[in-house]
Amino acid sequence: MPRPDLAAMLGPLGRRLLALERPILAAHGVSMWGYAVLLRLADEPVRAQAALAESIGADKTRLIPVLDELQAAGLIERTPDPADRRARVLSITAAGRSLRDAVQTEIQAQEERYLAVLPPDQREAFLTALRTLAGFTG
Amino acid sequence: MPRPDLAAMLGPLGRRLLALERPILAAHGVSMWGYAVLLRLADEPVRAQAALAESIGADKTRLIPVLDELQAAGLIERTPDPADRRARVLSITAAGRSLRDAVQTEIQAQEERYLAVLPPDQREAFLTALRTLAGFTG
DNA sequence: TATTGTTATACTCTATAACTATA
DNA sequence: TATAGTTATAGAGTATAACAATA
Repeated sequence: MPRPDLAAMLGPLGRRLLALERPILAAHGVSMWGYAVLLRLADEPVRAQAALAESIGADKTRLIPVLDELQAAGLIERTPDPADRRARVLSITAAGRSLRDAVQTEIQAQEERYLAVLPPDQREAFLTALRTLAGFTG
Repeated sequence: MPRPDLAAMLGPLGRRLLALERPILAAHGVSMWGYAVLLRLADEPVRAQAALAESIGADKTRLIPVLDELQAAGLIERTPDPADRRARVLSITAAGRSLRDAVQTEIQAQEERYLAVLPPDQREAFLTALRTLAGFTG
Protein backbone atom coordinates (compact mmCIF):
# COMPACT_ATOMS: atom_id res chain seq x y z
CA MET A 1 0.00 0.00 0.00
CA PRO A 2 1.21 3.49 -0.84
CA ARG A 3 2.37 5.75 1.97
CA PRO A 4 0.15 8.65 3.04
CA ASP A 5 0.81 11.89 1.18
CA LEU A 6 3.58 13.93 2.70
CA ALA A 7 1.55 17.09 2.80
CA ALA A 8 -1.34 15.23 4.41
CA MET A 9 0.93 14.39 7.32
CA LEU A 10 2.89 17.62 7.52
CA GLY A 11 -0.14 19.87 7.39
CA PRO A 12 -1.98 18.60 10.46
CA LEU A 13 1.30 18.09 12.32
CA GLY A 14 2.28 21.70 11.72
CA ARG A 15 -1.14 22.92 12.78
CA ARG A 16 -0.93 20.88 15.98
CA LEU A 17 2.48 22.27 16.87
CA LEU A 18 1.25 25.78 16.14
CA ALA A 19 -1.66 25.19 18.49
CA LEU A 20 0.83 24.22 21.21
CA GLU A 21 2.76 27.44 20.66
CA ARG A 22 -0.20 29.77 20.64
CA PRO A 23 -0.75 29.82 24.44
CA ILE A 24 2.96 30.41 25.03
CA LEU A 25 3.03 33.35 22.64
CA ALA A 26 -0.18 34.73 24.12
CA ALA A 27 1.24 34.48 27.65
CA HIS A 28 4.13 36.67 26.54
CA GLY A 29 1.87 39.05 24.66
CA VAL A 30 3.47 38.54 21.28
CA SER A 31 1.88 37.44 18.02
CA MET A 32 3.16 34.61 15.87
CA TRP A 33 4.43 37.01 13.22
CA GLY A 34 5.90 39.18 15.96
CA TYR A 35 7.84 36.19 17.20
CA ALA A 36 8.97 35.38 13.68
CA VAL A 37 10.31 38.92 13.36
CA LEU A 38 12.17 38.70 16.67
CA LEU A 39 13.73 35.41 15.55
CA ARG A 40 14.84 36.93 12.28
CA LEU A 41 16.32 40.04 13.87
CA ALA A 42 18.14 38.11 16.58
CA ASP A 43 21.22 37.58 14.47
CA GLU A 44 21.60 40.92 12.78
CA PRO A 45 19.70 44.12 11.99
CA VAL A 46 17.81 44.11 8.72
CA ARG A 47 17.74 47.01 6.33
CA ALA A 48 14.36 47.55 4.68
CA GLN A 49 11.09 46.15 5.84
CA ALA A 50 10.32 44.58 2.51
CA ALA A 51 13.46 42.46 2.81
CA LEU A 52 12.44 41.34 6.26
CA ALA A 53 8.95 40.47 5.09
CA GLU A 54 10.26 38.37 2.24
CA SER A 55 12.79 36.58 4.38
CA ILE A 56 10.16 35.35 6.83
CA GLY A 57 7.61 34.56 4.13
CA ALA A 58 5.22 37.36 4.97
CA ASP A 59 3.68 40.16 2.97
CA LYS A 60 5.21 43.60 3.47
CA THR A 61 1.82 45.19 4.01
CA ARG A 62 0.75 42.81 6.73
CA LEU A 63 4.07 43.20 8.49
CA ILE A 64 3.52 46.87 9.27
CA PRO A 65 1.02 46.52 12.13
CA VAL A 66 3.27 43.77 13.53
CA LEU A 67 6.28 46.10 13.52
CA ASP A 68 4.15 48.88 15.03
CA GLU A 69 3.25 46.62 17.93
CA LEU A 70 6.77 45.37 18.48
CA GLN A 71 8.09 48.91 18.43
CA ALA A 72 5.40 50.18 20.80
CA ALA A 73 6.32 47.34 23.17
CA GLY A 74 9.96 48.36 22.99
CA LEU A 75 11.04 45.04 21.48
CA ILE A 76 12.48 46.40 18.25
CA GLU A 77 13.77 49.71 16.93
CA ARG A 78 12.93 51.23 13.60
CA THR A 79 15.48 53.88 12.70
CA PRO A 80 15.63 55.69 9.36
CA ASP A 81 18.63 54.74 7.27
CA PRO A 82 20.84 57.87 7.08
CA ALA A 83 22.02 56.84 3.62
CA ASP A 84 18.51 56.50 2.25
CA ARG A 85 15.89 58.21 4.34
CA ARG A 86 13.09 56.24 2.70
CA ALA A 87 14.33 53.00 4.25
CA ARG A 88 14.26 51.87 7.86
CA VAL A 89 16.87 49.82 9.67
CA LEU A 90 15.24 47.25 11.94
CA SER A 91 17.02 45.97 15.03
CA ILE A 92 16.05 44.04 18.12
CA THR A 93 16.35 45.66 21.57
CA ALA A 94 17.69 44.04 24.73
CA ALA A 95 14.11 43.58 25.89
CA GLY A 96 13.25 41.99 22.58
CA ARG A 97 16.16 39.63 22.79
CA SER A 98 15.27 38.52 26.30
CA LEU A 99 11.62 38.00 25.35
CA ARG A 100 12.67 36.02 22.32
CA ASP A 101 14.89 33.78 24.47
CA ALA A 102 12.18 33.19 27.05
CA VAL A 103 9.59 32.31 24.43
CA GLN A 104 11.91 30.08 22.45
CA THR A 105 12.95 28.18 25.55
CA GLU A 106 9.34 27.41 26.40
CA ILE A 107 8.40 26.55 22.84
CA GLN A 108 11.27 24.16 22.36
CA ALA A 109 10.59 22.51 25.72
CA GLN A 110 7.03 21.94 24.52
CA GLU A 111 8.30 20.55 21.24
CA GLU A 112 10.72 18.23 23.03
CA ARG A 113 7.81 16.77 24.95
CA TYR A 114 6.07 16.24 21.64
CA LEU A 115 9.11 14.61 20.06
CA ALA A 116 9.45 12.29 23.04
CA VAL A 117 7.18 9.73 21.34
CA LEU A 118 10.10 8.99 19.04
CA PRO A 119 13.00 6.80 20.16
CA PRO A 120 16.14 8.96 20.53
CA ASP A 121 17.79 7.80 17.33
CA GLN A 122 14.64 8.35 15.27
CA ARG A 123 14.24 11.72 16.91
CA GLU A 124 17.72 12.79 15.79
CA ALA A 125 17.25 11.39 12.32
CA PHE A 126 13.98 13.24 11.96
CA LEU A 127 15.46 16.58 13.01
CA THR A 128 18.46 16.14 10.73
CA ALA A 129 16.32 15.31 7.72
CA LEU A 130 13.89 18.10 8.52
CA ARG A 131 16.65 20.69 8.64
CA THR A 132 17.85 19.53 5.26
CA LEU A 133 14.37 19.64 3.75
CA ALA A 134 13.52 22.99 5.33
CA GLY A 135 16.64 24.50 3.84
CA PHE A 136 15.98 23.07 0.41
CA THR A 137 13.92 25.39 -1.76
CA GLY A 138 14.00 23.64 -5.14
CA MET B 1 23.32 26.90 19.50
CA PRO B 2 19.69 25.89 19.83
CA ARG B 3 18.01 24.19 16.89
CA PRO B 4 15.44 26.12 14.86
CA ASP B 5 11.89 25.80 16.13
CA LEU B 6 10.11 22.76 14.80
CA ALA B 7 7.08 24.72 13.68
CA ALA B 8 9.30 27.25 11.95
CA MET B 9 10.63 24.45 9.74
CA LEU B 10 7.43 22.47 9.29
CA GLY B 11 5.30 25.46 8.38
CA PRO B 12 7.21 26.66 5.32
CA LEU B 13 7.96 23.08 4.26
CA GLY B 14 4.27 22.23 4.33
CA ARG B 15 3.40 25.36 2.39
CA ARG B 16 6.02 24.53 -0.22
CA LEU B 17 4.70 21.00 -0.69
CA LEU B 18 1.17 22.31 -0.92
CA ALA B 19 2.28 24.70 -3.63
CA LEU B 20 3.67 21.73 -5.56
CA GLU B 21 0.36 19.92 -5.29
CA ARG B 22 -1.85 22.79 -6.30
CA PRO B 23 -1.17 22.57 -10.07
CA ILE B 24 -1.74 18.82 -10.02
CA LEU B 25 -5.08 19.19 -8.28
CA ALA B 26 -6.06 22.01 -10.60
CA ALA B 27 -5.19 19.93 -13.65
CA HIS B 28 -7.63 17.29 -12.45
CA GLY B 29 -10.26 19.86 -11.55
CA VAL B 30 -10.45 18.96 -7.90
CA SER B 31 -9.95 21.18 -4.87
CA MET B 32 -7.62 20.40 -1.99
CA TRP B 33 -10.51 19.67 0.31
CA GLY B 34 -12.16 17.64 -2.40
CA TYR B 35 -9.05 15.51 -2.66
CA ALA B 36 -8.96 15.14 1.12
CA VAL B 37 -12.53 13.86 1.01
CA LEU B 38 -11.73 11.36 -1.74
CA LEU B 39 -8.78 10.09 0.27
CA ARG B 40 -10.90 9.68 3.36
CA LEU B 41 -13.71 7.86 1.52
CA ALA B 42 -11.35 5.56 -0.33
CA ASP B 43 -11.32 2.97 2.42
CA GLU B 44 -14.95 2.90 3.48
CA PRO B 45 -18.18 4.87 3.25
CA VAL B 46 -18.73 7.42 6.00
CA ARG B 47 -22.05 7.96 7.71
CA ALA B 48 -22.76 11.58 8.51
CA GLN B 49 -21.06 14.56 6.99
CA ALA B 50 -20.15 16.02 10.36
CA ALA B 51 -18.12 12.90 11.12
CA LEU B 52 -16.32 13.20 7.79
CA ALA B 53 -15.60 16.87 8.39
CA GLU B 54 -14.13 16.20 11.78
CA SER B 55 -12.04 13.28 10.60
CA ILE B 56 -10.27 15.38 7.96
CA GLY B 57 -9.97 18.43 10.20
CA ALA B 58 -12.46 20.57 8.33
CA ASP B 59 -15.55 22.45 9.39
CA LYS B 60 -18.88 20.82 8.53
CA THR B 61 -20.22 24.04 7.02
CA ARG B 62 -17.33 24.56 4.67
CA LEU B 63 -17.47 20.94 3.59
CA ILE B 64 -20.88 21.27 2.00
CA PRO B 65 -19.93 23.12 -1.19
CA VAL B 66 -17.05 20.66 -1.53
CA LEU B 67 -19.42 17.70 -1.36
CA ASP B 68 -21.78 19.43 -3.77
CA GLU B 69 -18.99 19.75 -6.32
CA LEU B 70 -17.77 16.20 -5.87
CA GLN B 71 -21.29 14.87 -6.24
CA ALA B 72 -22.00 17.01 -9.30
CA ALA B 73 -18.80 15.65 -10.86
CA GLY B 74 -19.94 12.10 -10.10
CA LEU B 75 -17.00 11.40 -7.81
CA ILE B 76 -18.99 10.65 -4.67
CA GLU B 77 -22.52 9.59 -3.78
CA ARG B 78 -24.65 11.10 -1.05
CA THR B 79 -27.49 8.75 -0.18
CA PRO B 80 -29.91 9.27 2.70
CA ASP B 81 -29.49 6.76 5.50
CA PRO B 82 -32.66 4.60 5.51
CA ALA B 83 -32.38 4.23 9.29
CA ASP B 84 -32.25 7.98 9.90
CA ARG B 85 -33.38 10.07 6.99
CA ARG B 86 -31.68 13.17 8.37
CA ALA B 87 -28.25 11.65 7.85
CA ARG B 88 -26.39 10.97 4.59
CA VAL B 89 -24.13 8.07 3.79
CA LEU B 90 -21.13 9.22 1.78
CA SER B 91 -19.32 6.88 -0.57
CA ILE B 92 -16.81 7.21 -3.38
CA THR B 93 -17.74 6.19 -6.91
CA ALA B 94 -15.61 4.25 -9.39
CA ALA B 95 -14.82 7.53 -11.14
CA GLY B 96 -13.87 9.07 -7.81
CA ARG B 97 -11.58 6.21 -7.00
CA SER B 98 -9.83 6.39 -10.32
CA LEU B 99 -9.38 10.15 -10.05
CA ARG B 100 -8.04 9.77 -6.55
CA ASP B 101 -5.51 7.18 -7.73
CA ALA B 102 -4.37 9.32 -10.65
CA VAL B 103 -3.92 12.40 -8.48
CA GLN B 104 -2.18 10.54 -5.70
CA THR B 105 0.24 8.93 -8.12
CA GLU B 106 1.26 12.31 -9.49
CA ILE B 107 1.46 13.96 -6.09
CA GLN B 108 3.62 11.26 -4.61
CA ALA B 109 5.89 11.28 -7.63
CA GLN B 110 6.32 15.02 -7.09
CA GLU B 111 7.04 14.43 -3.42
CA GLU B 112 9.58 11.73 -4.21
CA ARG B 113 11.46 14.21 -6.34
CA TYR B 114 11.41 16.57 -3.40
CA LEU B 115 12.62 13.92 -0.95
CA ALA B 116 15.45 13.04 -3.30
CA VAL B 117 17.70 15.61 -1.62
CA LEU B 118 17.89 13.20 1.31
CA PRO B 119 20.16 10.16 1.21
CA PRO B 120 18.02 6.99 1.03
CA ASP B 121 18.49 5.99 4.67
CA GLN B 122 17.65 9.48 5.94
CA ARG B 123 14.68 9.53 3.62
CA GLU B 124 13.30 6.33 5.13
CA ALA B 125 14.02 7.48 8.69
CA PHE B 126 12.24 10.74 8.03
CA LEU B 127 9.13 9.06 6.66
CA THR B 128 9.02 6.57 9.51
CA ALA B 129 9.32 9.27 12.16
CA LEU B 130 6.83 11.47 10.38
CA ARG B 131 4.23 8.72 10.28
CA THR B 132 4.66 8.22 13.99
CA LEU B 133 4.37 11.93 14.75
CA ALA B 134 1.43 12.43 12.42
CA GLY B 135 -0.45 9.64 14.13
CA PHE B 136 0.33 10.92 17.58
CA THR B 137 -2.27 13.37 18.84
CA GLY B 138 -1.17 13.94 22.45
C1' DT C 1 10.47 58.00 -13.00
C1' DA C 2 11.39 54.45 -9.51
C1' DT C 3 11.38 52.82 -4.81
C1' DT C 4 10.24 52.62 0.55
C1' DG C 5 6.97 52.58 3.61
C1' DT C 6 2.19 53.20 4.41
C1' DT C 7 -2.91 53.18 4.05
C1' DA C 8 -7.25 51.67 2.05
C1' DT C 9 -9.59 48.20 -0.16
C1' DA C 10 -10.96 43.70 -1.79
C1' DC C 11 -10.69 38.88 -1.59
C1' DT C 12 -10.24 34.20 0.40
C1' DC C 13 -10.74 31.15 3.94
C1' DT C 14 -12.83 29.92 8.07
C1' DA C 15 -16.06 29.95 11.92
C1' DT C 16 -20.64 31.40 14.17
C1' DA C 17 -25.42 31.70 14.15
C1' DA C 18 -29.89 30.99 12.25
C1' DC C 19 -33.03 27.87 9.51
C1' DT C 20 -35.28 23.16 7.75
C1' DA C 21 -36.31 18.57 8.10
C1' DT C 22 -36.43 14.76 10.44
C1' DA C 23 -36.32 12.29 14.98
C1' DT D 1 -36.43 19.00 22.35
C1' DA D 2 -32.62 17.60 20.01
C1' DT D 3 -29.79 16.46 15.90
C1' DA D 4 -28.13 16.32 10.54
C1' DG D 5 -27.72 19.03 7.07
C1' DT D 6 -27.96 23.48 5.01
C1' DT D 7 -27.80 28.52 4.34
C1' DA D 8 -26.54 33.26 5.54
C1' DT D 9 -23.55 36.08 7.85
C1' DA D 10 -19.55 37.79 10.06
C1' DG D 11 -14.76 37.47 11.20
C1' DA D 12 -9.69 36.67 10.60
C1' DG D 13 -5.97 36.54 7.56
C1' DT D 14 -4.09 37.72 3.30
C1' DA D 15 -3.15 40.07 -1.03
C1' DT D 16 -3.89 44.05 -4.44
C1' DA D 17 -4.02 48.76 -5.53
C1' DA D 18 -3.45 53.49 -4.55
C1' DC D 19 -0.81 57.14 -1.97
C1' DA D 20 3.03 60.12 0.21
C1' DA D 21 7.88 60.81 0.84
C1' DT D 22 12.35 60.37 -0.89
C1' DA D 23 15.64 59.18 -4.37
